[in-house]
Amino acid sequence: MQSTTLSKATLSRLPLYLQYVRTVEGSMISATIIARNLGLGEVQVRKDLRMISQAGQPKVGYPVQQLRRDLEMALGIHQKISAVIVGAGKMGTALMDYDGFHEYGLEIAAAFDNHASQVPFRHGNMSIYAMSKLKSFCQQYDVRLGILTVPASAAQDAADQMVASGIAAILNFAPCHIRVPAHVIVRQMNVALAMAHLNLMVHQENKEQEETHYGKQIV
Amino acid sequence: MQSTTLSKATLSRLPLYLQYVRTVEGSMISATIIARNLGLGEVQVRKDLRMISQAGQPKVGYPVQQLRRDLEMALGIHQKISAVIVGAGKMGTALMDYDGFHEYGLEIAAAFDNHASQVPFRHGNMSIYAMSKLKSFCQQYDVRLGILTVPASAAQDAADQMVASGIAAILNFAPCHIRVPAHVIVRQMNVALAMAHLNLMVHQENKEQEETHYGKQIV
DNA sequence: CATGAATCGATCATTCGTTATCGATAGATA
DNA sequence: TATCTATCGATAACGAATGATCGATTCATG
Repeated sequence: MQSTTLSKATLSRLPLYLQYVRTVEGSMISATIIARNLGLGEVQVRKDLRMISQAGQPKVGYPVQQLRRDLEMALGIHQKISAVIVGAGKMGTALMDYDGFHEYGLEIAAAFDNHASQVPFRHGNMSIYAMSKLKSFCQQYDVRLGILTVPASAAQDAADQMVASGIAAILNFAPCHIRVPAHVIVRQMNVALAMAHLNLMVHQENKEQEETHYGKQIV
Repeated sequence: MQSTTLSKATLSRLPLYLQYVRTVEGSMISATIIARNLGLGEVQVRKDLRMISQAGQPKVGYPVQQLRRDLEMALGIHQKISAVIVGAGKMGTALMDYDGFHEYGLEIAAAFDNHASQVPFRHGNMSIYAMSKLKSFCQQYDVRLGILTVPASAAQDAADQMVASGIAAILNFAPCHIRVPAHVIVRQMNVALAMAHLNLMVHQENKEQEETHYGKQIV
């Protein structure tokens, strides 16, 4: 593992690389090809990859397997990461069945909901507990990550309970701002705003002229 | 509306501002307060807001209502935006019920699925059509935005059909890379990778020392 | 009315990120 | 073997984004 800290920009592109590299057939892959497929500059790709892998070779590129391992190592998904889901409504239960988690080393440890009875209920092979159990659960299993999928009206209250339970980072699907203390990170997953952003970009793209053959990917 | 193009960085923060401003009580709000609540620098906030609003006044700040209108105008959500959902599984149907869309001027025009029968089926007040109807629908109603919520194995095929239907931007929930032509924008919504990213940040944050009182928000 | 505090907005400096260029290397080919 | 090409990696130039500083403005207060 490399010791130099990765830049924020590089860090945000690593998931993109990993997601792409996992689809690559064959044993070798070059930065040129990756760049073309992701709509990035090839120098940038090379620089990013250089930060997390020493496996590049002139003329041949990177061994796919090794690059993939290096990316996973850099992203810290070589070991299981545990997270909880708070809010077992439509979105919450949909995420419980999301097929991407296990591929990326992520394990949803449990779900919590205000309307769960005190007795654990199950969804598939996942337990849904009452919110009152959140703190003891997170502390017992040392869970630091949470996905927030309650309605906007309940978001702040739920977030407060997550913070009190020791959650250090929240993926917020509720379409509203939540206030948290400085040591907690919130990543917004406001689908409506993401769409508004895309809509803007579509309008802006029309004024520009692109030369790459494949489409631009955004993290 | 301002004519100068907004920088990419500014653009990505506007949703955050709007989401926050909508929660503000009272008639005036200052950049200082906004910055503190979003974990950003106050100069940066002032600079961003300056780009989209001329309503700032020394000592008092911005009128909340006006700032909100300006943000909505800049984000282009003062008018209805239409989008389609492709994939009416758990995630797709959960998004149909997402409570954030109407607040942000977004209208889900219809949903499409491979397993829908030829006769339209309804979920709530939304129609679910067969994929074969996608192209004619998008062209008839001039829909340019799509949300992709099919399993990873079906993602590329579905994306191809969306592109062929005239979709210009895709919000991709499938945990995989999809290849699109250069004029199409893809925004990844890989929840697992977002969590991995958060996990990394939590580990990195521990090494730093933060001084702001409220937590850092990520778009 | 004079003073002070809070805020805006502009300029400048600095840091961060991207792009261009070039030499080095490994394989392919004549 | 000599040459050619694709690729890597490093350096340097460029551009974008952030942060610091300062004057200007407005309200509050004595």
